[in-house]
Amino acid sequence: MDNTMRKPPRNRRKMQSVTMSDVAELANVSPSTVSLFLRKPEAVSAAASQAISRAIDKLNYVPNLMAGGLAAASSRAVSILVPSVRNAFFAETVSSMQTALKKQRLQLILGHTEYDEQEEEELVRMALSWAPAAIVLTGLSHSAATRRLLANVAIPVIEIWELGGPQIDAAIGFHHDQVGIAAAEHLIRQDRRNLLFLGARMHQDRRARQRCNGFLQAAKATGAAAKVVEHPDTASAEIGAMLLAEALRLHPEADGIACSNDHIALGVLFACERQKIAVPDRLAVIGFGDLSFSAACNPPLTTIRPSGDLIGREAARLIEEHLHGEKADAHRTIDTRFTLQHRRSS
Amino acid sequence: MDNTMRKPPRNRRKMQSVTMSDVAELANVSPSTVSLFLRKPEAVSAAASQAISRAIDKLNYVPNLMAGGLAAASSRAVSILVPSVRNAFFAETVSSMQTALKKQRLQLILGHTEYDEQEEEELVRMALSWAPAAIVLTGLSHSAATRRLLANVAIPVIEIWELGGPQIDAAIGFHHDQVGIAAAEHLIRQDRRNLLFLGARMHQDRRARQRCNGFLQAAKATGAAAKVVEHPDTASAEIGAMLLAEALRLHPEADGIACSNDHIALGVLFACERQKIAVPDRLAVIGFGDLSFSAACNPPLTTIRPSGDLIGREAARLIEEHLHGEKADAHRTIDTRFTLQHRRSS
DNA sequence: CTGAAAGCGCTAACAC
DNA sequence: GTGTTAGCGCTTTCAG
Repeated sequence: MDNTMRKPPRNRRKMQSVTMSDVAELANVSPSTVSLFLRKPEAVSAAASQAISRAIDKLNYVPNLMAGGLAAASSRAVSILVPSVRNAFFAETVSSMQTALKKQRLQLILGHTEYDEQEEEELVRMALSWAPAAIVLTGLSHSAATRRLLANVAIPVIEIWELGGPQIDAAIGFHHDQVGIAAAEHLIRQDRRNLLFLGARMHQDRRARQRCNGFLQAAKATGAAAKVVEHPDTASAEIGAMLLAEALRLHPEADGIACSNDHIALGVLFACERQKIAVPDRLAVIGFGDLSFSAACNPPLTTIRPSGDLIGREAARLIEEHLHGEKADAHRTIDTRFTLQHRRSS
Repeated sequence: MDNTMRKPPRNRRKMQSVTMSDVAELANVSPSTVSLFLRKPEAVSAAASQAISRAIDKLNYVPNLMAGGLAAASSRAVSILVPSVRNAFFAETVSSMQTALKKQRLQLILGHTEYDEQEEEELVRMALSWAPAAIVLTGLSHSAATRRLLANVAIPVIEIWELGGPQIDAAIGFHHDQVGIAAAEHLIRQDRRNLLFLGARMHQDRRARQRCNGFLQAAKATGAAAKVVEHPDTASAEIGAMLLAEALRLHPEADGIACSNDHIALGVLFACERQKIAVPDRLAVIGFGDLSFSAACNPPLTTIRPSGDLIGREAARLIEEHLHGEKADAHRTIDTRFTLQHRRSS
């Protein structure tokens, strides 16, 4: 066989104008030194470091994370799957997590499940194709296939915004039934005995349902009456107002209302104002979320404030620890709790 | 030289349990056929297709996008950089874009600039390391280095939520000064002559400033008086209420108020209610955003509704076209416009 | 329609 | 502290 007769190499389009080798060449070191410098600058001599820095600047080198991730068998990406970032709760978590992860040069890959386990499963599959450094899911409820996909991965799997069920790996959040209990107990402390829970989209939003269940259970425990009125659509002030109208039609004796979140509660306050229903004298109102308007409305809304921000930061911390090799005990659970903001609506 | 004396291969930890070769082996075809099947199923014979499908299912194969991206010189990721996803406007765009991109199996990599060009520059650098299929930025204002980084990339660069300045490549959004003009003209049509603009965070939020400028300019053009009262913090109902109080102290003659967004306007409505200021009789109020509460509050808020959703969908469409090779004319501009929602606050 | 082969740009043993 | 080397898992010519 005649090797000298080999055809010339084929044409491949280049992906990147300037590669690590270019930097190495200009800096007069080997590529692996450049690589080392980029990952552990302190392990490289001052002279080499300087030459490399200069070369990087001069060439405007941007490392290729795909190549790096492929070689290192793990990428600088973290996948986060939430129902929707339109929901202020998850937006807060995503935002705070992002801020915390930036310090570790990790990037967030975002996915929206729309409260659909099938959708989530597909997204988990796509997420895994990125060989992410960690994967973050919302809630504890997933399809069997999702669980199977995640059962044996070597990276942290973090379930957020829900506590109190079997978890895949780590979980960070709080108990939503306790939120409902706290709301009911608060209203009962205000001498309300005819309680109402107004909920939106509870057939899909498991956690809203849990809050509702906790509420009913706590009411029953103290002998107070408690009813539920719900609407299938996404929570909004408009739906809150509609729910109040229907609720008062069905249960005119009600004197204390808890809402599945502050959007609903705001609508309730708007409707009360229009119908001259005195809050809190005639009707005490408590929400969930402590959203941006909740302290400013008329009257200021009593609400339960979750810890969306803290959830994001704790998730980032867990990922950081794992990255630094601290083999955290699996199945860790972090309860970020919630706080009752007592304002004038109750 | 004795090749038989070679050291054994080093130990490398495996990244992935099941690879394309495993699938190929089980399906009795070559890896490249599997690859082809995955990318262009119609180019593979029915028999092979079936065998491959079966093998994929059986092995639970998940393709490695890093390897794919590296080989193909471009990834299935789209970078999107927004000031913050906590802001409902950007959350909407991110969400709608994500939904649209999913059909093309593209994933969103999210970054928060926090209205900081320096931050944005760093994020653009990180974004490029992913060899994304496209990169989406907010606004038309960027650091010189950012422009330089993006000047020669081969992928679509899409600037969203702002029109009316020099753009890097494509731009999708609307003219914010026209929003301000529309607001002023609307108030003037309602016979208001002492106009006020209440703004939050306008030293950072360029687009809010543009709306303000358009407002002032239109007022001046018709001979109406127009003043600005602003607050440095992020918009919220609380700040809206504070701004109203200060505004009426400084300009008690005001009879028409435009707000930099609906959070501010909501706070204005709350404050008016507390102080028994009749809206719209004594004071007409117009906001911007048409947020979830705007149609439900007391009185329902007249506001200008942007097209955050459409922006996301159009961006996705542009990316899709590029992916399918349709060499769209560069420097494309898509005006998604806005609509005035006339309600009872004016 | 299918397969062989040559990398994409980088990391991580390992040797020096 | 630095260089050599052998891939990571996939795509993409190109030949058959």
